[in-house]
Amino acid sequence: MAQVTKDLYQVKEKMYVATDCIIFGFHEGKLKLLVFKRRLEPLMGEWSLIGSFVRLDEDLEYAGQRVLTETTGLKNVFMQQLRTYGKKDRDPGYRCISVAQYALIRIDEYDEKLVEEHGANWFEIDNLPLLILDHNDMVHDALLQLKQNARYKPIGFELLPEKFTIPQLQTLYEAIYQRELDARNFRKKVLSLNVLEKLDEKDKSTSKRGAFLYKFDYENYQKLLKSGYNFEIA
Amino acid sequence: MAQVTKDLYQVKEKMYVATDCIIFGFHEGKLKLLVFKRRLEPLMGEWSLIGSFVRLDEDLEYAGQRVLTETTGLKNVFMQQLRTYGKKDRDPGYRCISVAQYALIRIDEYDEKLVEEHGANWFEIDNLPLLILDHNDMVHDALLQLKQNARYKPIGFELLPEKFTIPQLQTLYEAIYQRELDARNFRKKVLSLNVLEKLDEKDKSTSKRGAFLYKFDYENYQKLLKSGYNFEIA
DNA sequence: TATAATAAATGTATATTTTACATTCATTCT
DNA sequence: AGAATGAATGTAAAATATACATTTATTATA
Repeated sequence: MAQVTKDLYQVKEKMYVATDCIIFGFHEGKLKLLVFKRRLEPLMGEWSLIGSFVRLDEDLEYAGQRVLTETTGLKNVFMQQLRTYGKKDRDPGYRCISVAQYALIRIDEYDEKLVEEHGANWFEIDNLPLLILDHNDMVHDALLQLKQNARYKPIGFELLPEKFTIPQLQTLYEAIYQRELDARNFRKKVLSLNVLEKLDEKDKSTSKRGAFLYKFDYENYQKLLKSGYNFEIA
Repeated sequence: MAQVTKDLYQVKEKMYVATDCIIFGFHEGKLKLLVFKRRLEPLMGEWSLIGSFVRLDEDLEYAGQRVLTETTGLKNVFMQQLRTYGKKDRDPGYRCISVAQYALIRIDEYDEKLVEEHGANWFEIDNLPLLILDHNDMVHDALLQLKQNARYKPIGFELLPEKFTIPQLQTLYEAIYQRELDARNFRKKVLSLNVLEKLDEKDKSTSKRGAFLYKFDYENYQKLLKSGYNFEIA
């Protein structure tokens, strides 16, 4: 007991800085989150976001990318800072603030073995387990921000394979907004932005007729932005 | 020289956590920023945002409020986290991350003497001096976020006195968006939201006829949110 | 080889929202 | 009494968003 008190006293002498990653993926029409089973004490065995202390010799952003590469094998992943969580009692042992960053990954590209080794699991976004500390808050806030950002920035495409069909894109937006969209209006809108390049290929995995594949046209998107026009989907 | 090297080495052993405040005000039709002349080495005499290290025994949010109270005398100020700046070289002496928070204050309410004592000055937002470190970036990012947030949340009112006229509100939005708005359309839109309470008083400081004063109706705003309707100005 | 089955692709009319724009009003000052 | 000033107001046109049903390309199977 005296030991514990002393330890607590010691750690609260110092401010720790961590980063936690909210990793979103999209699979089979569902928005999913990559969650990890903790391998360390304290709270070993509990579900948690993946994170790390920020090292003295790395940028904050880099710390997020490092964590992501270590756990999924992916590099240069789309990642954006959410916000910093700094309640003084958010972590019972340490005085630790955490900079939450959310990542969007193409679920077909990650290294499955590596992820498995880290004791990770994909959960559907509306069926998450209880996570440690304030991690459920982080996910909640990240989802809110994803909804807001997806509307005005083409970040949805980060969750799809490079080539995708319009029905796929629609399903993704339906998953993000959590409401149904009209297929005709959606197609009209998204094509009117002129940022999709139609390919000469079809994806026949979901219908006999097959659906044309498209890819996102970054150049046209830049032009769109420069022209002052605003990107807005659904 | 050896001394300096040793000091640097020492400080880079440790991660510091600071918070910096981007303090906006609105006066005479202009959006302004409160900027401070640094009283401490290093960089003494340079213009800077006001900030502080985050203490071990205070919430991050509290640190921002504390800084604000210390420098302006204001309590319970509207304040919102912007983001955390964490490049490893952002501060040449320390390894220090800074959580930027922006504040909106009613420029008629702050404690002028206290502000003066702190060597502070109001600058027009499009005529800022060079600030230390990455503080100009912070201001730039804060302004962008203010623009975005003002559109969908009634935060503009935090910059006005409790009672204000519609032309005043319009001028504020024009300052934030940095473009002119049509008086008739603006009035129509803002009144249609049903979140302004018209008072039986006029402000005659800017015209012979006088303009009716209004105040923001938080209750109706809450109702508006609950009804799923979305607040959007201009 | 004709037919059934399936999801993809498409157009139009209506409602809603946004925009552009000019005059009258209430009050004060001379 | 009249001039001056910013506040207050309405309407028509344009642009955007919404609601909604049929045809098409292809595969599987009868």
